[in-house]
Amino acid sequence: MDFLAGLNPQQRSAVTHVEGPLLLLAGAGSGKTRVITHRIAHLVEAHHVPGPAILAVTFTNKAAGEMRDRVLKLLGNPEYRAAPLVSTFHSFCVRMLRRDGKRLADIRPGFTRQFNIYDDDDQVALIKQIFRNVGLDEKFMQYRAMASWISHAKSRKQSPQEMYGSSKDPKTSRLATVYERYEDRLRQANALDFDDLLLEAVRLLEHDEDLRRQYGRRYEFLMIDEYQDTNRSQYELMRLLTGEHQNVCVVGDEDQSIYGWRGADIRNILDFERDYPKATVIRLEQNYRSTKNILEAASAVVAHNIERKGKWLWTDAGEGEKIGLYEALDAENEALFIADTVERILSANPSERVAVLYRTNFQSRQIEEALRRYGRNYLVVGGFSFYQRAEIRDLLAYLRVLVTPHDSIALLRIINTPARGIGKTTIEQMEQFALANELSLWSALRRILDEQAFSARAEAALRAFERMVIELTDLLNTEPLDEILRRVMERTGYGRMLESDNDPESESRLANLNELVNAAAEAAERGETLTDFLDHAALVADADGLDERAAVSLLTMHNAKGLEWPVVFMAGLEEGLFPHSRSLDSNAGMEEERRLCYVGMTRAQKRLILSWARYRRRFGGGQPEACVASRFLKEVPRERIAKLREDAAGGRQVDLYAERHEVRETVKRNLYTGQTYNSLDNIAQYFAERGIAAPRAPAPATRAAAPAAQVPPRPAAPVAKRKPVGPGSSVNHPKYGRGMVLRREGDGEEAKLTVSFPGYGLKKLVVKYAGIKLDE
DNA sequence: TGATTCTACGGTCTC
DNA sequence: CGTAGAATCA
Repeated sequence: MDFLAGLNPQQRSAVTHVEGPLLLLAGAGSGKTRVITHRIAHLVEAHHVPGPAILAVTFTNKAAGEMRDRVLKLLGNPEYRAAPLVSTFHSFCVRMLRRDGKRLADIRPGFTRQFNIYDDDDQVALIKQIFRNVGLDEKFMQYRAMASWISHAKSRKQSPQEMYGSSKDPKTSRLATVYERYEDRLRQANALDFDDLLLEAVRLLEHDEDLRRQYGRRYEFLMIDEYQDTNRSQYELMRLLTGEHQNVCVVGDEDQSIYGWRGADIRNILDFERDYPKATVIRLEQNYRSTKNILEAASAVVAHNIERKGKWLWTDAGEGEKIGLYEALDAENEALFIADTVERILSANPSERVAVLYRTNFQSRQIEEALRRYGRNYLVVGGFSFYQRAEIRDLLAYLRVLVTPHDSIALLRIINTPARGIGKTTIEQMEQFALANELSLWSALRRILDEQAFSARAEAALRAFERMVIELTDLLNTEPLDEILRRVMERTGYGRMLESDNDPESESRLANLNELVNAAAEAAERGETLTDFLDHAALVADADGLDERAAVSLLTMHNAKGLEWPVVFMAGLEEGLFPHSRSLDSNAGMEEERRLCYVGMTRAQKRLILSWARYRRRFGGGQPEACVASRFLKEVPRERIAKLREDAAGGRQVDLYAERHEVRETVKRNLYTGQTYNSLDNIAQYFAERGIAAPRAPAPATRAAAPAAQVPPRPAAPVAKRKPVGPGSSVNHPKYGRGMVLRREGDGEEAKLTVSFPGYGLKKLVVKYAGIKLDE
């Protein structure tokens, strides 16, 4: 196969570059994924580099999966053993630490390769606990703020001790105290947080010279995507891996650096040529994605930045439509305008794909409400996802406790869920004891039991708990993954707890857990171990939930990075919202917002519609506040803009109350907040380790109700209305009993339902034949 | 101890 | 408006 066909000269020279450092400055839509994948294929086919000697690193699992698919396809689907490794930084580090991390114990006492991963919810739980212990609360500092403070300290490699040394005020030394305890607790639980995954991988390679050489030889060629968003440890990792050969190709665009707040260091890309003096630099400046109007508008905005290398993308494409601009009366009107326009676009062309982008997640709510008003299904990316749900986290916490009972955060989570008589006082007693004797909660529990220092009632409860954990631990070596989960649900009483109460929500929780069991079974079939499964659950990202087949996707601009749609809306272009108020006082912050704007705009292929609202309320009940149009709007050349009708959506104030009520109710019943579209596929995606080729559905069945050309009249009452059977409905089946509908394909009698029946798992049923009844 | 109600408070982006 | 934690009651 000719991997050079159809490439422009710059792309071609990037693909054919073999040895030595290469910096690829690839503008938005310039075909960089194509270049990376073709370069990998070219190395393998033309230069006979063994596949596994190539390591490509991306930012999200999703991007990695996609790239892997494309590479494998180019290579004619080689065996797994012969395939290049495509991974995220985090997964790569986890893999290294699990396989070859033994010697990290030299420099991190207590470390074993069975470590746990603490995600940010675990971090917050831990910080909360520490605050409690040292008598602080959220008034001192918000938990998340504390977490990011610690993260920054870590990325600067400042130890708590150094913090003490340099602290001048009592606040800083308190921060240092929390930081110190935080680190102690992680070590005690043999846990690593997201920062540690990278930091410890770096430390391991620095410490273990043999391993460093081994890795340097194993991966002869390294590629890094989205290089502008790498942080310090990722940079160091790159240096360590390429110490032997310098065969590194980084691809990035300084104009798309949007993760400064997360520690991304834009200097990594700006200084690449200094770090690798022999670097070849290639610029990809031809855009193949957008119309001229879109490209010029986006370029004009980002040209207002000072901190950039400077480039100007060009395109062969025609002018295309002008950028639409809509000035809404208020946020509800804006949402209605978007929904209305989406409806027009989709009724003209049902196979069109549309994205609505916004700065902050909370903006999605109103847009969801408006879309539902039109019966239009949509996919929300981000927000509250499957693996963040309480029941999922609970069950995963049980598994973590079985792996390491010293994981105190996990233990604390499940010790009294379901309620088993271990109350606040008992737990406090254990915490105090653990603190005083520097023990994990689990060790403390056992010690106190030995010393018979609990009240009789508490003691009985704790003994039963202890026995249960030990019993379940035995399963780890004998049972397959899904069976372990089932047994945990049964033995802990978690399943019974959900079955016995009549809360409609419990039913969907149960369905979620069944789903988790299914995911575990699939993982087991792929030969994954329990740790693999837990790793995966910890490392999935919101963006991984995206499904391109959705007709309408709602997501933040951050999550939209690397993606494209024919039609893109950008909502809420107001000073203080976008650019966000937190970035108004610093130049660097403002430039990052502007880059984000550039990223958002360049997602659009054919049509870009910007909107803002003159009034928006900050809290649900408060008064609407007057807004000023975003400065970014003024930075778009006037002649590229077409103002859209002022009176869209009837120009009248519309009360979305009824819809809002209904959305809330559905959301409560539904499995995945907002994700009314193909939620099942999402879960499969969350847990699929490798990018299995999802079957390409033809036209997405995203329509829930007949399209309305006009704003439909407001429903009289939000309740007591006959709803079509769809996700969230509960149905009755003659054989399987009651079950929850997860997905519907098709309409009426022909509709095919995917239903989760407690005890039977998932069934696909056709309404007409199955004889199921809708449950009220 | 556990379930329920009340109240105060507050909102970037995320591997 | 939604949530977390406090306060209250069974």
